[in-house]
Order: sequence, then C-alpha cells, then structure tokens
Amino acid sequence: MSKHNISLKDIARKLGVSIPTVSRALNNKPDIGKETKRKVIELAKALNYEPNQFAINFKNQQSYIIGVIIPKIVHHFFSNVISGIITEAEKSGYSVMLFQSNESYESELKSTQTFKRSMIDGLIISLSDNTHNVDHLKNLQDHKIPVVLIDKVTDMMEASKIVCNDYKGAYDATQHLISLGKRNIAHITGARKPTTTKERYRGYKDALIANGLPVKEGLIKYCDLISEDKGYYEMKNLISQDDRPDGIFCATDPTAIGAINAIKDSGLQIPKDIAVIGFSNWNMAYIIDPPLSSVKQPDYEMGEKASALIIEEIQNIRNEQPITFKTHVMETSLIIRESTVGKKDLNSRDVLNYKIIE
Amino acid sequence: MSKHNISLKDIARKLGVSIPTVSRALNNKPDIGKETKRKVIELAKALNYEPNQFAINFKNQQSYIIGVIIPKIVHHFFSNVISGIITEAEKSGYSVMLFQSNESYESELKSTQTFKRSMIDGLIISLSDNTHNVDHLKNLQDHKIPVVLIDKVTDMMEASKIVCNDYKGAYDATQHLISLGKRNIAHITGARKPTTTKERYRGYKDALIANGLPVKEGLIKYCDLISEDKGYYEMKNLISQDDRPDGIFCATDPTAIGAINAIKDSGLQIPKDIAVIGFSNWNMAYIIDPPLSSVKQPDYEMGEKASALIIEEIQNIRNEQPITFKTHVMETSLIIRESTVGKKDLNSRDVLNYKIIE
DNA sequence: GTGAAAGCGCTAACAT
DNA sequence: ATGTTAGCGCTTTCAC
Repeated sequence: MSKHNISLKDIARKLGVSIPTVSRALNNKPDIGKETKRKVIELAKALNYEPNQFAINFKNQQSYIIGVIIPKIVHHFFSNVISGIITEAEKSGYSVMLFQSNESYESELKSTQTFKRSMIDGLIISLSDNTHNVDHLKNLQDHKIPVVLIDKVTDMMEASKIVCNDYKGAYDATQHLISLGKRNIAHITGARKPTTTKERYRGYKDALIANGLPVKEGLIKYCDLISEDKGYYEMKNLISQDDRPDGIFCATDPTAIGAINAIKDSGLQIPKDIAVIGFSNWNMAYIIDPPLSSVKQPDYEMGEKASALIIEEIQNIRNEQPITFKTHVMETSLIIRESTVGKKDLNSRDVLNYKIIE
Repeated sequence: MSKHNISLKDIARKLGVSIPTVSRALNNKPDIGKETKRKVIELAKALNYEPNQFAINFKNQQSYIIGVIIPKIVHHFFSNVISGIITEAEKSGYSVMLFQSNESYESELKSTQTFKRSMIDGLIISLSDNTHNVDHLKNLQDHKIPVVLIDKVTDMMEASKIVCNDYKGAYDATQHLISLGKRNIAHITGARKPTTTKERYRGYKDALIANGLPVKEGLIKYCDLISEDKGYYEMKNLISQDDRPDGIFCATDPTAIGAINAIKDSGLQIPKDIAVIGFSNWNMAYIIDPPLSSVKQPDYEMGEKASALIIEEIQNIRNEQPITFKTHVMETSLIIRESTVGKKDLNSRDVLNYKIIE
C-alpha cells in the first residue's frame, strides 16, 4: 500500500527535527527533550514505524541468527535437540537457521558456505558421520564466529562441546542386563566412526569386564546402517550361532526393534530367553511388543544447553572477553520396560508403562 | 587474527584503483579492463576476500531467508515437511529459519515479530490449532512479504496454499474398510478446529453414505488431544457399547495405536473382529503389532512444493510482477498392512511389509 | 537538548 | 575502461 517503509527520515521531516533526534527519542537515549521525545514516539506509533533491521544488522554487523547443522531432521533425537535449541534461543531474541547434512561431508561444507550469506552469529553443529576434516569450522572460528559441537563431536578442533554420557548410558544398560542374571550379552553397534558409537561400545565392554565376564568378539556385530532390517538380520545370525546370547544391548533403538522381531520370529521368549535393551528411547520404543527398555538421552536439554552456550560465546566475543571452551557431559537415564524385565516387575498393563532409573 | 574483515576498499587501495572498479571486477560486470580484472581477482583471492553480506542484504533489502513456522518439530509429518522445505530452498540459495508455535497462537504471533528482525523474504506457515486471527500474516503481506500456508490452512486470508487431499485420503481409508466387508465403522477424529480434521471427517462420512451405510453419531468420538491414551480410552468405550464397531478409521496414527492396544486388551482379534486404519503413516505405524494400515501424506513433497512456491512469489514481488494465489492439493496414498487385511493377504513376514495403493 | 557530519560496505548512475 | 558521486537507514561523534 504505502510506497516505501517509513524511516527515521520521514518522521524527522514531518516533525521538523533532525534524524539523530528521532533516533535518540526512539531508542531511549539520554540528551533528549521530554516533549520532543513524546512527539516523536507518538508520530512513530501513528505512522506504524518499524526500524529497518537490514540497516541495524549492517551497522552492528550482527544478525541475531544462530546456525544449526544436524545430520537429519526426521530423527527422534535430533528433532528434540532442535526443539531445545530454538526454545532457548528465542528467550534471548535469537533466531535459528537450520540445515541438514544428511550425513554428507560435502553437504555440511556447502551449508557452512551458505551460512555466510546470512552472516550467522554462531554455529551449533552435530557432525556428519563422514566428516573427516573440520577446516570449514575452524574457518568460522577465525572469522570470530563461535562454534559449539553437539553430540557428534570431534577432537580435531578446540570448541565447546555438549555430549551425553554415552559411555555411562551403555555401561548402565549392560549392567542392567547383568543384574538380571544375563551372562552372555551381545552388542550391536552403530556406524563405526562417530565417537558416540565408540563410547557405547566401550561402556558395554567395561561393564562386562567389571563383572568378570568375557568380551566375546563373536557376540559383537557391526551395523553401519541403522535400520530395523539390519538389526533383524544380525539378531538372526546371533541366534543361529552355537554360542547364543541371553541378552543384547543395541546401540540404537531401530536395530533393537529389528532384534526383537527376529527373536519373536525364532520362537524365543523376551526377556526370558533373550533380554533386549536399546539406546535413545525413540518414540517407537514403547509401541513395540514387548515394549523396549532403552537409554534415554537428554536430547531437549542438550539443545537448550548448546543454545545458551553459543549465545554466551557470541556475547563474549562482542565484548572482547576471552572465551574458554567447556565440554558439558549430560547424563542419560535408564528406561526399563518389558523387553528386559517382563510384565511381572512392572505395574498393571498400561500404554505407557515404564520405570526410570537416573 | 586479522583486525577486520577485508573490504573492497582495502583491495582498491592496495591496487591504486577505485572501489567501484573492484566491485565491477569481482561481480563480472561489463566495462572493466581485462588486465585490471585479473589483478583484482588475484588479489581478492590472495587476501581471502569475502563480501560483507550485511552490506549486500542492506543494499538489496533482501535476506535470502525463508521463515517457517510449524506447530511442532518433533512430529513425523512436520519434520518431513521441514526436510522438504530446506532441501528445495537450498537449491535456490535460500536459507530456512525455523520456529515452532507449539500450537499456541501467542507463540505464533511472537515468532512473526521476531522474524521481522531477521527480515525474512517470505513465510511458510502451518497454523496452530488455536489461531483464530491471521492479522499478523496479513500484515506481512502488506509489507510485501509473501505467505504460503501449508497443511493447516485457513479461509481467513488470501494466499497460496499447499494441502493434501485429506478428504480423499479419509474416503479411501473408509472405502477400504467397507470393501473388506466391514459395515459398522467407527471414527475417532483429531482436534476439532483444523480443516484437516474436518476434511477427514467429511471423507469418512461421505464414504459411508456413498455405500448406503448409516452415519451413526454413537460411533464417532472426538479426540482433542492426539495421544495413544486417548485412542485407547475411546476405543474401550466403543467396544463396551451395544453397537460395537467392526472397523475403525482414526484421524491420526497415535490414536489408532491406542485403539489397537484397547482391542487387543479386550481379547478381540484384529482385523477379524475390528479392523483399524490410521492417518499419516507415522514411523511407529509398522512397529505396532499388528502393523497399522494408514494413509500416507506426501509430507516431504508438500514441503518441497511450498518452498518452490514461496521463492517464486518472492521473485515475482521483486520484479513487480503480479502474483496469483494458487491452492495445490496433493494426493495421499493408502498403505495397507495387517491391521486391516491380516497376514493372509500380504507376503511372507517381513519387518517392512505393506502394499501401497496410490 | 539538538543538529551537522561522517561512516558502516556495497552498488548504480553519471561523468570522463 | 575507469573514477566520482550518491545513497540504502541507522547510529555515533562532535559541535553548538
């Protein structure tokens, strides 16, 4: 309708004052006459004045935008992380720009470039499984754009990191199976590269060792692709082995669900013959029959924390304060359902029945 | 490391030429000496020059950012929509800024304000269930920021809209049950407000009518809250009624899953006694036992389309072209699993076994 | 308390 | 083919 958005200049002209005066009035600066201020504010409101943010961002060289790169949005863990990031960012007036790498290094790289166009103030990133080089991230740091790593982190660069205690989560899950009397516990891992996978594997192994149980190579299966199919397949293999396991800890819920189906199809009982526990507590975990015990990650909270951290670093940089990198390790909790303890140890049947052990 | 990012001015000075000359050289403009151009480009590369996007955006009054507001990120349908939006936007060099309304009108309103700070070029929005007023969106349009509505749309404003054919999807689902010989088909709806819910309800009703079946109020249950618990509860009610249904069409998968559990707990057979079909084909649909038949929405494609449309409108506005509003209706497909046809009509047991009917 | 002037980095129009 | 000028909208500095 109006030809152009109205600017300070318009207000100044109509009021017969100068542009800086209008600016001062509208920004609660000192050195402004009470009456002038009133008139300016009044007219601004009447004209529906809105400051041109392009100009302000340009002047401040600041966008109030946080960039986020994650491997996959359609993913229970990550969508919760994002949700936490956005909610926390909004509290401080920051907006979130989202990219997904689809586990591709090239795509991650490209996103980093595109970000430059929007001049993000900081970046939160969960590395793709195929990222073997982090120069693109160091480059951002060199340009005074702070980077916070979340979940899929790396030692190749110095930065603040948010991780959950994958090691302890895996240890607890394995210990849980052992406490139930299981002695021959198998493990299906995730993709080989990510530190998360390695930590879960380490937790599994250490729990066995701590309990004086042998670590058997034959009971450990590698699943680069995280899917029910792969879990089903590997579980079938395990069942057909001479040395059949009596319990299994899967590094992801989807593989655990595949494992459950394989066990059921083989005519074995869960958890009597083989107990199953997964990791991440996907929303499908309690849908499967029997409901799947799992390790819950503090996904949303990790996102919140990452947001708070990046904003802190952004502000420190602006104020020329030194920033110190911190690594935050957040704790998991054990969600116990029927796939490990059976119905007898839980209360009467309910759609959402489980015990939490922190 | 460097005191400041290097600018055209720096290059100009070092080369003893003027700033516009440098600009011309770097932007492939005509009217530039071949040799000068070479030297400029060379130095720019050597100095690692990167244009200041704040300045460019300021000059162009354009951000290359698309705003997206959806009710919930942690949601199978929406996370797929977002994924489609981002992928398509990236192709044209646009970035995506994401907000969630959590089904709150106030939150939606606030996001619209925050967007202004980042000066988005266009907005894609799926309305919250509680949005009863769209002045905030019309306001954007008045500021020449195009708005595209997706999935949760409204008649309160003129804009391009992307919806899926909820009516036909629901009709097909109901017809599917009827074709299986079911005659007393119940329906659990979603929240009352959204047009999507109403369309699904209408599809259900029309399918009954088209087949000469009565529409019975007693078989229709209203579920404002979409949850397994609510589905479980309403299904239990339906089962205890004198007029027990032999099939049920649920407007959402979570309620359908609750319904399945209720039927199983009542000792009835699925699909023999009661067949169940849901809507949206959540990832949990094939996990439940028996696997749930459902109506698949073209979620990712809807996102892609929305992105393409908003970019088209953004560009039309820039070029002072008139924009015409279009409504795109995208078709659903029927995913048939055991909850309606039983095992006999599907191939041998597989984790992911279903038939698709487009 | 207010105005004049300058500048953020870039590009477009005009002049040479 | 290159330089000069001007301006996008805002804020900051310095005079008065």
